[in-house]
Amino acid sequence: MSNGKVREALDHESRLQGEDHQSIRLWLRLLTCTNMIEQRLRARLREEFSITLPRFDFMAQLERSPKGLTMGELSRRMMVSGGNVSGIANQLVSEGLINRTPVPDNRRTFCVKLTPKGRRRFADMAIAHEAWVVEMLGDLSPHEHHQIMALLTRLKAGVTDSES
Amino acid sequence: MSNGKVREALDHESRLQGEDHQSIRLWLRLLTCTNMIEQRLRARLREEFSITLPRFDFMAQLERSPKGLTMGELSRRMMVSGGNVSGIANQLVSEGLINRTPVPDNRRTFCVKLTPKGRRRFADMAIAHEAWVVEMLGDLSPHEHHQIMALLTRLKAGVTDSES
DNA sequence: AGAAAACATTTTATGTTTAAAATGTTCGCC
DNA sequence: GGCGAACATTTTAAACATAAAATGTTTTCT
Repeated sequence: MSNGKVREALDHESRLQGEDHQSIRLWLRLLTCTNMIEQRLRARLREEFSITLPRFDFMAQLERSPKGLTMGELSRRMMVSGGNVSGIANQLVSEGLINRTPVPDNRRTFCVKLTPKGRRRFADMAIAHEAWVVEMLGDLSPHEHHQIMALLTRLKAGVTDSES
Repeated sequence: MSNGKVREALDHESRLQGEDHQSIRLWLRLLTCTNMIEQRLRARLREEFSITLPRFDFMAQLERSPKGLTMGELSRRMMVSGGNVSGIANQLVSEGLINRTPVPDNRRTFCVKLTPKGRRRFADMAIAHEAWVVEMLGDLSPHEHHQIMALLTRLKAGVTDSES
């Protein structure tokens, strides 16, 4: 191997450590934080309520929109594929936690809502869920909360813009 | 329903909006940002290199540890289950990108390494991957990068501490 | 009105991920 | 030396996720 080759390798390294590598590091840190929280929430939901995180998220979306949502809207908000929400919805219907009612003036879509039973069930879980999140994130001061939210807003905007 | 009950509900609401709800909002924002980036990377890796994100991550871990890693260590670093790395490893072995060599003094473990072919393949992908991440996160100034890294470090520490 | 495009959802096939059980290995302790 | 706990990995079964095709509905254009 020539010295030229070695030099090239070193330059590559230093460029990485300079500026670009920062982005990778930030991305990996973001991923680690999210995974840590997600896995802990997943485990607790399973232990305490025998429910999976996707099902909980599905119900949470409905709780936030008491008028109901269409399958497509749920797919967009949960950022998963349409086939996926379809399967999760089937399970929640069979458990009696949600219902699908036809929309009068558009027979392509369904309006999905929590049943009273689903609302009660979700209320219990939401309290515990919120406590877990607060426990994990509560170390940060209100100021830090505000700061990181603002930065994540910037980050999100940048990612959205980079869409070709 | 009594007025007491209504008051209770309202107090619950206002408490939520005060302090605790901030944590939920932060968590959801974190999740959204991570999902956006993750899905875009996943799609691009599939389009350009016909590889899945988990397989890429697996190879990235090995690239960073040229001496090789055990399955358990990979599982911990990737924050996925043991059965998962087992399946991914099988696929990468069958493609000739990694190899599993027995460790002389501990027959329970394997030492997993990239093959020369795997190293070459990964090098190509890593360059593109890094460019995509820089493209998505490059909007943030170096100062913002530094700030958000510091805050995520704090956040991560808080999550780790909240472990009972 | 009728054909074609766009839409909303479900179905299908394939692959990923997890938790838990099963298998085989090492270590500590008597 | 041998028994049992702890360990590292693989296997298994169920849930989750995606892309692509299929189904049925609405809109648009002529």
